Amino acid sequence: MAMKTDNAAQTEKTDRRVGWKQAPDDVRANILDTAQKEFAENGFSGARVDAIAARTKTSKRMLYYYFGNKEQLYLEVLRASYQEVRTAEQSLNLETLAPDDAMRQIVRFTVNHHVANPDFIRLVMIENIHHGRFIRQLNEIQELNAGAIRSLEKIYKAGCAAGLFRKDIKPIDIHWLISALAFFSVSNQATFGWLFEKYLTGARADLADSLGEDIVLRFLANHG
Amino acid sequence: MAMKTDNAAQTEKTDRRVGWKQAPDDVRANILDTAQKEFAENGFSGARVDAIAARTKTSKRMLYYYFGNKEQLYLEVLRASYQEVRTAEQSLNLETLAPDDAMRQIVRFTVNHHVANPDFIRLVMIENIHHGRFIRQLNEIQELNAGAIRSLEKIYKAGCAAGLFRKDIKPIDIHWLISALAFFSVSNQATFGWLFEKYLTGARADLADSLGEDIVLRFLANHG
Amino acid sequence: MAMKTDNAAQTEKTDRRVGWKQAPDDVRANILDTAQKEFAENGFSGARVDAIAARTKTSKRMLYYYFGNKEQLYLEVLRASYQEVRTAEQSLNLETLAPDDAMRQIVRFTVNHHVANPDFIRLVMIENIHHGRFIRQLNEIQELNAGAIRSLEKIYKAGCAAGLFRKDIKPIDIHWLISALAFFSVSNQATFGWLFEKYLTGARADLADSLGEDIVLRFLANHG
Amino acid sequence: MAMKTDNAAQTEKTDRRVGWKQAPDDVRANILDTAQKEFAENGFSGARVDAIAARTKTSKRMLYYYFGNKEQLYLEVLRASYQEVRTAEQSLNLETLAPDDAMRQIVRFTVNHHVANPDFIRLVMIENIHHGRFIRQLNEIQELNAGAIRSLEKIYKAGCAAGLFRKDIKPIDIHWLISALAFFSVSNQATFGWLFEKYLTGARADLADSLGEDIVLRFLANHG
DNA sequence: GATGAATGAGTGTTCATTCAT
DNA sequence: GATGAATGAACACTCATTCAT
Repeated sequence: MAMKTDNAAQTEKTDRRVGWKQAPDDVRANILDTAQKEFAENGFSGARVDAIAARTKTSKRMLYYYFGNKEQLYLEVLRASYQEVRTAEQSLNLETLAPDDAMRQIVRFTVNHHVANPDFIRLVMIENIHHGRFIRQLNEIQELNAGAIRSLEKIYKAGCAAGLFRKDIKPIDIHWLISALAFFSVSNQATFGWLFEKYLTGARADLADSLGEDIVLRFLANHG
Repeated sequence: MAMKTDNAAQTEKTDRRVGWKQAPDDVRANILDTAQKEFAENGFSGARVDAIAARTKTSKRMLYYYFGNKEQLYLEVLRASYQEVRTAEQSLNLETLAPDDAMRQIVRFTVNHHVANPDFIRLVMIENIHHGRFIRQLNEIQELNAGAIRSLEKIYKAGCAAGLFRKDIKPIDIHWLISALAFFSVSNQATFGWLFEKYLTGARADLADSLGEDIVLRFLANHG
Repeated sequence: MAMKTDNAAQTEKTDRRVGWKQAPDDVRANILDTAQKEFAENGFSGARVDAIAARTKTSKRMLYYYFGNKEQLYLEVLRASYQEVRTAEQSLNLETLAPDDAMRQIVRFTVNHHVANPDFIRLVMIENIHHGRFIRQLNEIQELNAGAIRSLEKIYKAGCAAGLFRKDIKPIDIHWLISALAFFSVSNQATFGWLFEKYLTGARADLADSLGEDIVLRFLANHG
Repeated sequence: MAMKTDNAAQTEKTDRRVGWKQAPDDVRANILDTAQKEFAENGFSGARVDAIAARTKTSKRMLYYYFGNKEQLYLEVLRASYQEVRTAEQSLNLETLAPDDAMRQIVRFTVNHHVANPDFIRLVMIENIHHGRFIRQLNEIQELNAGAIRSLEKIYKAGCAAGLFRKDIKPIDIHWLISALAFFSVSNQATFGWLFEKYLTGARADLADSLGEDIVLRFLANHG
């Protein structure tokens, strides 16, 4: 709890954007929340500033007062969305688990998280459609993600030491695989689900869940 | 093979738009080509009809004459893009290969194709952002994709019979995995590449290439 | 029959417009018929040349070939519509009737005709909205209508001579009254019918029918 | 009377557009006024939003800001036009007059009003060309018009009681007759005036004025 | 801080008309 | 005579953004 408060305080500090007024927390959170939905649903160009303002507790004028313009608002939404994922990731307590169980746990968490946060997935898709033009302006995000790799590396090395995992893999590739599986299961649900609906039973995500663990563990397994 | 070629040719002829004037082949192809770039680059709402028209041999007016409106044009672009992938896929001659080599070949082809056709990947992302609202209007695409599954199933069964593959897997899941890996390596290159640039050497896609084969084969492998 | 043929032949002769090709009778009639519906339904600016052409047996090009442009086509439609009314009017054989019966007959005919030809009424409304700008170009229409007044005058004078009608009325005013009643009952049906629907039983036109005769005869009646 | 004034005032306040921003009174009146002219002159499809905006104190953008779209603007014009007529009608003080004089007064007022407000007549014609599609959306107009009938009925009954009027007439028919005469004299002036110009002396409306009273009174007269 | 009013540059779409064959 | 293809000028409508108060 104390830690959480600290994080929040820290966030608040680093969060002050240059040139624009800092909104009171609740107003700001309300705007960001509404904007996230609009941007995630319609993309950057498809999103309407009016639509965001209309669903907000405050007025359109305030939106500009606090965030400057549409692009800055989008940037803040993106930043907040990434921060939320990594923060959640860090709350996982994997250190007491066996390496293979820890790995399974990470896969399960990632899939579950993505499934539970389709708006985040959509924002990442949107970013990629924009060639990452916006995310490149958010330096702290890079550092944030480095933590995920370090954490994974620790588990991987423990698994290698225990003879559970093969030794020729780079941690980034494990992360890449987990990301691909978890991401794709949400990002492409609409097209994949429809194109192959007669082959699919139940929601695609559920399937990908256990499937994902299986795929990752077999990829890592050391067949001495 | 001869039959397949015939089918393809026939499809090309009968597959034309209903309700709108038939454009001469070169004008039509020119418009579709230009439109694909614009839609892939900017999404449906971000794409500008004016921009498409400007880069075309004909005028904006003609664009409406042949395609009716922005949405119909987008639909044709989507249809053509999907058709191109599956048509290319069918040109693979896998029947003379050993099941595991055939499988590797499919992975390699899929990754290469996606890497070579980022606009297609972008269009699929865009479709997913629109919850597949447009693709649902293209029924023939569904059937087109069923062929990919049947082809994969044949190889998988041969691999099982040869004792190479484990027997508890559904062909759709193999397809799902290959799609996820190939797709993600292109779709998320901008964000993943930037977030983890210090961990990555060379283009992400190259890595994913051999990595993809490895992941798929280990997933399928039968460890007696 | 012979007379009708004669009329048709005459029509054909006077009908040749300046500067534009004469269409074969059936094609011309087909175009005019279709155009009348479109113009009557949508007005001059609301009518679509494409819509007319689409519902015609021939193509849009032919429409321009025969009629020159939208305005000329409208003019021909207007001319044909007026001609049809007056032609029908002339087929009435009133000379054997008593003056008051003849007058009733005229009212009845006019109302019935207008009710049966709402498209004509609509075209006249449209003309009035255009301040009669088009009809002013059709000189022969003026002469056509003079006949109606002369015919009415004959009956009126006979009625006066017979002591049935008061003597201080101008024939044009009788014509005006009959026109007003018959016209209004059709032209304003939509608004009047809706504004006073709870006061009206049955179709307005039926009511106006007998009502019309009553109004006109009382207006003319000579109360010794 | 006091109550009526109150109602009118209240109506004015509560009668405003739903769903669209409330325009300051002068801007709103200015737009409606300009729009009325354009719509009356050119019909719904013929009217140009640009033309309206150009003649307004504000911009085209504001027109959309306040009225939403062309159709809504047209509806407001229609509503305002009808309201104006009936409001004027209610200002007539007929209760002190003899029934036949009151009736003459109504005819005279109606004709004069229509002659003085040709734009209103044109809007009603336009409505009828549209089959009353727009007016059907203005429910309060129906109630507004019921008042006219009730007022007429009172006078008619008084006339019957006084032995001046015949007793077999429905008030709606009197209203219909007056409307037909007054309306037609304005609505069809262009066509009627031109077709019969050599029979007409002076403006048609002047003629119809006294003529109208004569027609109505003779229709009502009780020839004991 | 907060609100309604205002704006210019665009955005998809349509229309009557004409041209090449 | 007849057809499909082509066109430019409009047309209704929208959007992110700013101003006056």
